[in-house]
Amino acid sequence: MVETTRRREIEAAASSLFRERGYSGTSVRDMARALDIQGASLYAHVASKQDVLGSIVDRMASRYETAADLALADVAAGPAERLAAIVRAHVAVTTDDIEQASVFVHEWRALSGERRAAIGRRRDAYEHRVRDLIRDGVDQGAFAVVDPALTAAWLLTALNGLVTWYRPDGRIAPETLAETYAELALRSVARQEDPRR
Amino acid sequence: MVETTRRREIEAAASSLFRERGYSGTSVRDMARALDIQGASLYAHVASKQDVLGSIVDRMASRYETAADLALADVAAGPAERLAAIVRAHVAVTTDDIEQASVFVHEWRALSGERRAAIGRRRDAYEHRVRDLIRDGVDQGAFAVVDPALTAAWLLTALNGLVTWYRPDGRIAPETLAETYAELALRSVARQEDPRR
DNA sequence: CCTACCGATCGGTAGG
DNA sequence: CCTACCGATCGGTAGG
Repeated sequence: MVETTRRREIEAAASSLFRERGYSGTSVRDMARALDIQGASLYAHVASKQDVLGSIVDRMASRYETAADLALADVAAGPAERLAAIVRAHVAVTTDDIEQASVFVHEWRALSGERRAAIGRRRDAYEHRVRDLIRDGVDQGAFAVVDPALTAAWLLTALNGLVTWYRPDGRIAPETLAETYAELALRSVARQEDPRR
Repeated sequence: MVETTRRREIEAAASSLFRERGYSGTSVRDMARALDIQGASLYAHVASKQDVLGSIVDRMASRYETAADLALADVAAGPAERLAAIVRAHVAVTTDDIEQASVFVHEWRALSGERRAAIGRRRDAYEHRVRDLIRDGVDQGAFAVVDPALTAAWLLTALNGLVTWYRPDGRIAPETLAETYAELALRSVARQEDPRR
């Protein structure tokens, strides 16, 4: 399937429905209705319902990966700056398209076979980058954490939790959110003020 | 519907399926098959598929609420102790039945009408308790946060993220997890080591 | 808890 | 992008 404007419109409409009702809870006819066409007409543009989900999830995975690449590209940056940068990047990708981000976070498991497995591996790799970054910070004495893997899980689930509550028309600007979340991430790895606390 | 042993078995089987495939992705016949009975036979025990989901979600909502009540019952405790207590309680409820906890977190939106609205209100109330606790801590000078509402959202989504990765047979004991998550929660509200950081 | 069955809807195809 | 249609499956009911 070639990438056309219409294809993008279909995926945008589908993302909105998948977010609201889930992939399984959305029928092909629901998707078509949102575009004012017949259910069968959708197949002039997409190979299958899975195909639509796969495109959305694949693209979002790439966006998160590319954003992380750019955030970590500054080799001179220290662990704290790097962690803050990847958090800001993650928040930016999420707020930039909250519906597709939501589908990526919640519906990737609805993919089947090799496609699902491949996304699972990419998600694991992303988590490992965060984990390794935390370990680096600990090794360099910049961070102090109880458990790098647990801290990474805490951090990434908090970040992905954005899709459950963020609204583009809400009171918080994306930039403010990115800064606050970067701050919260740094706190989770910070050396402690006072061991007596 | 009376609460019978069989009913609980049905809900346990359903929770496992709902977690794996989602509520919409699970058919009544899938549920029956897991119990080695016919699809239609399920209706001797439950009124509807929604009824099964509703029972699971309602019970888990009550468990989280009751656990929070107990955690916050000690009126002499300070903000930090209270926050740590509610986090430990939340982790304990989650790890105690990870499948039903997962259904509560991810599938409550599949409920319809008043039932969904009621759960939405209970979830909001729970989040408000955490938010108010953070505000209290700030007012008393025990905490320093950028934004209580954002910090509460960060914290609760990290807690609920447990259902996406926690495995009872994994390397982390529930008690260790509760302690580590309580520590991470405290870090998110802690006064900072050094403003120059 | 079973068999037999219901109308509705599902994802998808044929052929324009 | 349409009409017409496919077999399969959906949640649920009747009547034992």
